[in-house]
Amino acid sequence: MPETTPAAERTRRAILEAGIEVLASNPGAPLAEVAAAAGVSRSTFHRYFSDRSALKKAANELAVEDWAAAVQRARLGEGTGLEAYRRLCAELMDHLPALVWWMSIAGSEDAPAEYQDEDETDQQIAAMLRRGHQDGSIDPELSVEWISNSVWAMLYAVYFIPAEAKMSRFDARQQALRTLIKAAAADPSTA
Amino acid sequence: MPETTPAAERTRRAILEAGIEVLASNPGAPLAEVAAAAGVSRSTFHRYFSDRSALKKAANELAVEDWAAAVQRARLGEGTGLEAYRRLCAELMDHLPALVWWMSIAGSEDAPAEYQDEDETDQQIAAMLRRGHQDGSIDPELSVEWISNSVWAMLYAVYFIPAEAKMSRFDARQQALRTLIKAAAADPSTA
DNA sequence: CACTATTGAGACATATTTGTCTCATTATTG
DNA sequence: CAATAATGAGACAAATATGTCTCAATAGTG
Repeated sequence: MPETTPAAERTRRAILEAGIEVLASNPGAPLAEVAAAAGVSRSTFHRYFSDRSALKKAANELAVEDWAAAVQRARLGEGTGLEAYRRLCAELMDHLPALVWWMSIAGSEDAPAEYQDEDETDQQIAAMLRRGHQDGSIDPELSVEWISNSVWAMLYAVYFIPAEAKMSRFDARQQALRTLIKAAAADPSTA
Repeated sequence: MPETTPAAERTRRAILEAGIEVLASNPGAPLAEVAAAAGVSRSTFHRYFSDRSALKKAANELAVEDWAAAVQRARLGEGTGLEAYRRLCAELMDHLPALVWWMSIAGSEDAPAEYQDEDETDQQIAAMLRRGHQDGSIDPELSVEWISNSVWAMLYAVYFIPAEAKMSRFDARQQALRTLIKAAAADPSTA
């Protein structure tokens, strides 16, 4: 049984998504701007999120959920390292906004301190990449750290494709995926 | 003959660089934060830049200069498309702060409107990539738009390597370069 | 239609940021 | 050392952002 009506839930969601979008590119943006982006009055905004920190907290929770779910679905243990890597990249591309948000606050003081979960997930990914090094599917010249890092960069690139580029989201996703696989593969002709 | 003393020039430079660094990740940051990052009082800050827009303007000018200079030095016309592309990437890696700043304001209202220069430079790069498509050195599956875009993403990735990654700037630069070339190459084994 | 939930407009006090000044102190240089 | 340049501390008013309210209007539902 939901504690809130569907309408309220939709509104909350809209504000949250607008918040992620706006604050990801400008963390200090006035809350009025977030409200406007959500198509809602400042009053309504504060009804759902008492203040800035409440909004950030909710955004973090969403990001953590999306992140964990994507990694889960990628089934990192199956197949070669490269195959698992490909699945992971594909899954991550389906949660761009929350992950770009997550990324944008990564180093800052807004980043949630607790998350031991995150560490654990990072470990799984690192293990998957190392497996790829060992089974010969992933380029030994590229470090585990760098490959992880470049995945985030590509997510960012897809999310912020400049308007001038005139690429569809679909094309961008496609080519980003190809770029990531090809770059990471020991034998790039398989990409 | 300089209009200002060397000391003043150094201070101006320090503030400008601090501004680029701070505002690139938080465009709305209080100017006091920029001043602090530059190791300067708020008074001094305003002595050099009357207001926020003056700082942004100067940052834009620096970015345009760095950008144009880097492209210039890459000698886009020489060699195969891929060779020129490699030179370009290497040059760009040497101007990370200004270019990341440039990137961070790309779509926003802060972006300078005029720059026909930018268009021209973009044309040169596009031409270089097309040449790479024709001479068979660059992967025909990846569009000119996407390759350009992914270069920016890698610059971003190198600039914001998370502290946890424990990679030196040098290693990051190295691996980013390898990643870019490998991804773009028609025959990635040459990377 | 009546009833309730959700919303927007706007007033409001408070807090933060901004840009301008003045004045005393600290480099820098000839 | 003396003269000039550069800075920091802090006061100040104006502008902007924040969070809390109240009240009237507007969905949405039975």
